[in-house]
Amino acid sequence: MSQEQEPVPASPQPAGEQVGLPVTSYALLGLLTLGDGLTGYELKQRADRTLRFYWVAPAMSQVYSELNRLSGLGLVDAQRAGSSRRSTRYLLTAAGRAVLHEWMTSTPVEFPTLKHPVALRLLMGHLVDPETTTQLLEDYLVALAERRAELQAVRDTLRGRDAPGERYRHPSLVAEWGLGYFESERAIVEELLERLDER
Amino acid sequence: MSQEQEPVPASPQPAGEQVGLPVTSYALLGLLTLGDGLTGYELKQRADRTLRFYWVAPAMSQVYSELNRLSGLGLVDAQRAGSSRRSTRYLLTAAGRAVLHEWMTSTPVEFPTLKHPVALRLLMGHLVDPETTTQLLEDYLVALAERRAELQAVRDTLRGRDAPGERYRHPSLVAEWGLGYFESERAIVEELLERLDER
DNA sequence: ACAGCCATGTAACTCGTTACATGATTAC
DNA sequence: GTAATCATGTAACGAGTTACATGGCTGT
Repeated sequence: MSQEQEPVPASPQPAGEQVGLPVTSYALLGLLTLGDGLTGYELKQRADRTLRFYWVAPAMSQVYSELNRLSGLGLVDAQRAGSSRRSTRYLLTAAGRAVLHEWMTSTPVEFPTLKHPVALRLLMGHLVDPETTTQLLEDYLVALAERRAELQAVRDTLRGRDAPGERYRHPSLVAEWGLGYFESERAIVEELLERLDER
Repeated sequence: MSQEQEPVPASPQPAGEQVGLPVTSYALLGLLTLGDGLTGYELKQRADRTLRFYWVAPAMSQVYSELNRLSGLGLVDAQRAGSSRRSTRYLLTAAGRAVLHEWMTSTPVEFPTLKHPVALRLLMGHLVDPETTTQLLEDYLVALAERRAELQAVRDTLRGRDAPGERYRHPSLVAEWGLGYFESERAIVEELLERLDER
């Protein structure tokens, strides 16, 4: 694997800074700081459990190609166990830690991006009958409750390890942020349903 | 322009249904139902004003290529004014309206996707000092207030044309959804800031 | 022995972006 | 006349997806 045939337009990466990775790369590096020595497969599972609620759930194939890139840049260390191809564990290197810290402290933060198909369809509510729109929002409430339960389960597994200073403090705060968001969506949609009724 | 060299793997599009366009195409079609006969340029402006808050702000080049595709599919009609290349106005065709209606009523709705760089960074709060995290959230509050003001301005221009049954009823409801979302974010982040303080 | 999960990857493709190029019209 | 805005596109690329291929390990 790892065909390093990339042209590499210049810059022999003097100190491993100022690269400008896609944010998902930093997200994976971040997951490694919370549980180092994971396989690509495990990393994907963690991403599915937590990252997906406020970032993305990358495809397996993307996790692996991302890890290859990070490994090529020396930001993670691929520990290949045994002789066969089986089970590669990835460890954050000092350089990886430095790049992540640099990113956290010195790069501007983007504003969140929302892709909200439900809101998009509500926008075009004039094209369909009121029942369709009502159904749309009610279905959304159901999906919302499901997601909320999933996130609540994640949050619950963090209990006891989320006091200030403990390992899962921040993940726990983020999970609560997510729960607050779901709750807010529920409230807003219910109010919208009421307002669509009064006519 | 319009090099129709696409292989078209089969299916001579018997009745113009079951195509499966990217959602952004439907979003543009939807904008055309709210203001027909717009140019690509104007469409982009409308998208920047409204769509960006809960979907995307497509690049100009994407608007044009999307319009070319829709035009090729017969879903919009390109009315080229004058002789020169100047000013092409796009009108929704009956087929376009049908496809949009079909999409609204018969395709499953995706769950919203959030890309939240602020939450992502908070997740890794253990890597930086508390002041950095606090600053992160305070900067976010500022950005949030700006966006909120922008959306409020949009919502205000809809006043008087947003009663039940009127043209901008649904856009107005969506704008209020967005305002509610911003308000919820503000409240959650302020609470997070308090909790980060108590230590 | 077989199913199901663990584990890793390649190939092809699509959406969407940035950078670039061009020119017409309007306002000062 | 010249700057800003209106208007339309092309080219190159990058992130991320789906489909596909492969094989080892574990439990029954």
